[in-house]
Amino acid sequence: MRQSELFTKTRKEAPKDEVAKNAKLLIRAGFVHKEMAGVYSYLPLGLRVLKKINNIIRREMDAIGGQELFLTALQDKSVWEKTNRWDDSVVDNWFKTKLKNGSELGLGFTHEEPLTKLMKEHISSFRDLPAYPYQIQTKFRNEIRAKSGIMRGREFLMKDLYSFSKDENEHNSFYEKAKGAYGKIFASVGLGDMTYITFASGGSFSKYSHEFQTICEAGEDIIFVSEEKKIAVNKEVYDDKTLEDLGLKKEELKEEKAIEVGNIFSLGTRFSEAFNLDYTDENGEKNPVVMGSYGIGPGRLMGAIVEIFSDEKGIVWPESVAPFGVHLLRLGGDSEVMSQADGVYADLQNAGMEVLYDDREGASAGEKFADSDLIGIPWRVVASAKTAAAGKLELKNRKTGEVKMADKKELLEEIANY
RNA sequence: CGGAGAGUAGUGUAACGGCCAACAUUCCCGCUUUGGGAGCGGGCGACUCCGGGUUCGAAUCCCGGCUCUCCGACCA
Repeated sequence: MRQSELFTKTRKEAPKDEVAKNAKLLIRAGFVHKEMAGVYSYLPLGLRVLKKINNIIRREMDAIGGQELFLTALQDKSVWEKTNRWDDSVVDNWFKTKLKNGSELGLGFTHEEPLTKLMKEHISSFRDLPAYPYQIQTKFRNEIRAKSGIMRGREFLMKDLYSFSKDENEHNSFYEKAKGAYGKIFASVGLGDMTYITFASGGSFSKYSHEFQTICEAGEDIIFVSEEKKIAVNKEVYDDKTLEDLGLKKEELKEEKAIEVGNIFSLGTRFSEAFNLDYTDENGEKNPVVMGSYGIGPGRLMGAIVEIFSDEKGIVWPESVAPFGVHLLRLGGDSEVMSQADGVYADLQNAGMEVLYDDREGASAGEKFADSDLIGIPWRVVASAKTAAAGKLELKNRKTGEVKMADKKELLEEIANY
């Protein structure tokens, strides 16, 4: 895409009411717009990143049998009354509204209830199980205090998968698969090295749930990490008994701040029993379906990536989620430079690469460099009088800072082989 | 929900209770310029968050509201 046609602009300064690094950089670079506290819109560059993250998540969910659907945000009060989760004294972060006729509605903060009810229409025999529906959808939570930029909103995107299994065994085996899939997702977006499976409180149906915690100073959680065993314990369950359960010793654990980028829960039969979601087994006996839920916040993940992969000049996107693969900068408008730049733009695109082409007439060289660093595309290619005369182009890696001159062929190889 | 702070052009800042609310940047026009946010000239843009009050006079002081941020509690 030609940058002269991109409607968003970069800014030198972030709004003063933003403190979180992720929001400052994403706003300055034109990825997001803050509508109000805890409510952010995604602009074209931001949406490109979000879509890449979502697609990585989809790939891994589909790989373990997930089937994508899309549930409603508007929620029927009566469904939530079945599990006693409608009342504000039980769930205090509901957004509620009313129909014209006065009926109360809620804006979904999660989807166990409506989905369990929906699945009653599709599950009646052991032959119908297991089932793994998931969605990537907006959730609404009336948080008392929004903070941490896009990492903690009142309206945010969430991938939520729910597992419906015949029994504990089947559930546990899927639960382990989901754990593996989550590991792949976080590795794919570049956070593998600093993300730990973390034991956290399990609610009423299992001793522990598992969170995926990414170590980061901007995190809101405190975890105790065993680097050797690649696991961690959330502070909320950190006590002698837990350590004994997990076979961990205090000495091997290190306290860290972390961002919860995902979590997986065993739900047991709490929801299936509330909705009478059961199936008939091979012997003609009825059994309640065993459930689990598995969440990831793509927006929060994007925020975490920015928190971790950035420097004083801007964002440094991992290639897998970068809005574009290559940022092509044209310095000056001589006909030689113009034809060199236009030529590489076409070549890169023909090679299947996503290219942001800074063809802006008015912007100075310095401005283009500064914008390029801020936006953080992994590869920067410069076409200028210098490169046109040399018959080569300059290639720079945003992460390593490494610069080299290369002709078109070498350029394509270098980028493809990285 | 407890505590603290802040609201002035799109953005970042300034202005003793007293001249036309200033500066930078963004934006527009012209010229010049193209390897690290370039230069010169001209121009647009603010009922100083809202509502009251004190005062000869309020961006400035007082009261109420709204919004934002930070710390804490809570949470994907």
